[in-house]
Amino acid sequence: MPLPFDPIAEARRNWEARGWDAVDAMTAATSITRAHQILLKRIDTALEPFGLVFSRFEALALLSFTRTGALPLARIGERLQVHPTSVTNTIDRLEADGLVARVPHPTDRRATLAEITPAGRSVVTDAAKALAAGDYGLEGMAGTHLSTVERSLRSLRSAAGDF
Amino acid sequence: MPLPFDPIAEARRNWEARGWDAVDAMTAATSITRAHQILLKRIDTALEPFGLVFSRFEALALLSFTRTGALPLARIGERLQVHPTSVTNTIDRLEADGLVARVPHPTDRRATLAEITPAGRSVVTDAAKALAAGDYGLEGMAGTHLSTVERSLRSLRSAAGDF
DNA sequence: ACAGATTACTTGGACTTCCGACTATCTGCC
DNA sequence: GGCAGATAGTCGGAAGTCCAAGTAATCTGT
Repeated sequence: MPLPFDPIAEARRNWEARGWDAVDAMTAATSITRAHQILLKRIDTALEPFGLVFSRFEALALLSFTRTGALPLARIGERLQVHPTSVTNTIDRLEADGLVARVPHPTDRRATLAEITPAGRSVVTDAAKALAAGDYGLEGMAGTHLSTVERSLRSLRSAAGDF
Repeated sequence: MPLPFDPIAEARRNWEARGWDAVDAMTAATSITRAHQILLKRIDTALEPFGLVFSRFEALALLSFTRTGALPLARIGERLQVHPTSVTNTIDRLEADGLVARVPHPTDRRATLAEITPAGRSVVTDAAKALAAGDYGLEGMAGTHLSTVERSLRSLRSAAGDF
């Protein structure tokens, strides 16, 4: 099943042989893409017993951290960096499973709050334990590399205007 | 538009305050997820004038590197680490645009080769230049960080059985 | 006070990816 | 030979993400 060589290192050799530019960036971009793919599959597998996927878990965790357990959908989108449509979809699924409830905003009639339910709090706690047990999909990565990756990617996120 | 704080650093604080485990892994996993999202959007934007997305560009580039310009679909899936169904879809689109052609395998009647056309070679060369001009979506990331990220993620890919 | 711009959310459609299932073909072993 | 099991590719379906557009409500400037 595993290849007898690193496909990204092989791609790099081909890129260099062709004289294409930005080889370091290509290699890094491809690595991030593949790492994300590995991560997402592992995380979703770990969350599957809870009927969650990563995006739904993130939303649930975010709500569990708030003082009141509720947040306008737009605020959720900002914090999780996803499109408003995706928030609607995410909350739809969580609501159907009884993990959050839609509540009208007390003062702004345009807005809708998503409020975590007791069942939601219970599930998110258990799911967080399951994820931690598998190191959030990063099993097999040396501990020192974790903070290195985070630090290196922070400049990218900052430059992209995240914060 | 940008948040007044780093949402991932904020998530880390919340995680720690709750006493949840594997905070470093959570932070790294979230960073990789977000970095991938930024990257993919930038790359697809750069490729849009060519009618490509990243997965189709990767397939085209891979074919352009081979001796004969052709490869069985299964081989493409292995190298690009994607599901056979995705390869079918990718090649469908490239074929519809005249950038590759499906050719029967000379000795194995089960297999189909995807062969890059002259138009495909022309497009992939121009597209590679466009991607390089934007550092493959990694503009804004310090140069020294590129190789650091690649190195750190290699252990993850290796442990995941990629090679 | 009120028209125009902005913001919040939802709906419908396009796209990509994966999984399961299916057909066709090849390979290994008795 | 010939049959069991592996391999190659495709199809249908489910899921997720985004964009464009639409409705409703709020904010802003004169």
